[in-house]
Amino acid sequence: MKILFMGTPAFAVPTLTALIESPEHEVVAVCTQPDRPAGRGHKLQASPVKMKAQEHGIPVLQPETFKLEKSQEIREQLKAFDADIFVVVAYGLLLPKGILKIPPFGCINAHASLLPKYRGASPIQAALLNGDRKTGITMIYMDTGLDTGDMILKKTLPLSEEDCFTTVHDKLAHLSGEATLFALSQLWIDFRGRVRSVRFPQGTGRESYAPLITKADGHINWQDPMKKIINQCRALNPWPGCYTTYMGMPLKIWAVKARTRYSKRFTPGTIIRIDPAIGILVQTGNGTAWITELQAQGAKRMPATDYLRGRDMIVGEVLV
RNA sequence: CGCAGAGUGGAGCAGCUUGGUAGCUCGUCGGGCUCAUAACCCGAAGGUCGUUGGUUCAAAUCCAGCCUCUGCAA
Repeated sequence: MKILFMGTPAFAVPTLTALIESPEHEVVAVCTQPDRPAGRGHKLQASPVKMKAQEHGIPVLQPETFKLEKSQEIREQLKAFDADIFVVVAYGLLLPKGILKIPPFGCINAHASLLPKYRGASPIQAALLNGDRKTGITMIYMDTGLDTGDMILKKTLPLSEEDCFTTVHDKLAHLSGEATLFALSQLWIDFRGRVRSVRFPQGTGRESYAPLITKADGHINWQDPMKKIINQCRALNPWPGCYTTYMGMPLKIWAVKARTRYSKRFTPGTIIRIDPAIGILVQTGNGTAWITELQAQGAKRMPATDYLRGRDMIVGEVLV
């Protein structure tokens, strides 16, 4: 099939790659978000999807918006590629009806959750923040809502305690490629020339939304239960990262490990013990936890054992 | 031209203000103590102090450029 791919971040790249490498499909064009000033120095940065597309000499479109009055030209361009179907993965823009109607096979989307759970921008983080035991990829037909379209298939991924955003992101990104290829193989055209496929409505009443993660979500509230803090660190690694303040200096906390013994003798956030072989023991809302990986301002992230070799941490100080 | 911090043996840091012997905690290797040990004691190896140039009798330290990393902001 002739495919027009829409996607932006690294998450979408494995799916794009899978489509490019698949002998049954041809990626005729790629649509991605415009280059934006990012990083130190505000240098303009191309999206990972754009770079991948350019590697393979695929034409790239970068519309700023799909609003009707401003996108006439883009719509014509999209039509001109004469794609059978649009495949959308983490694109970052909602597609209006006029766009959705362009390809004869419609638009399908790989979403990184088991819909209707966690519609929206941060499904992977949401699953980890909530301590879910599983998540996955759902392929849907797109409609004008936010991840509300009929489902084609789901692929489930079990989550372990070891999983953090990075590992889940990578696994789901890969799974998304598989799911997309599988969904494409499920499409057929009936004798009347209409596109057919399995499709299940998501239903109502069980949906939930995963709002965009912001920097503020990384602030650790030490009064929270230990479990919640651990999940927070798993979910927000590497972005935006969890942070706290030690002696007025910002400190990023990258990994926290539960300590089995339960105690409640100190103010939440208090540094209870320093163990050069393990890390920094901190009081949380319900029990204590070891900080095992952290990062000081201007420094690299490092294991707590390394951090403690060259720096002092004062027992009794309170992290806020 | 966004703002700011950092680059010193394998790891994490100090030393730089006030130029003049390379320091600390740990790791590694060897030896010792011990029923034993990640504990303790003794000893050893290992560094062009990011890079280039400048100032100076003398630069890790002062000055300028460049490279790399990082925090904030986006």
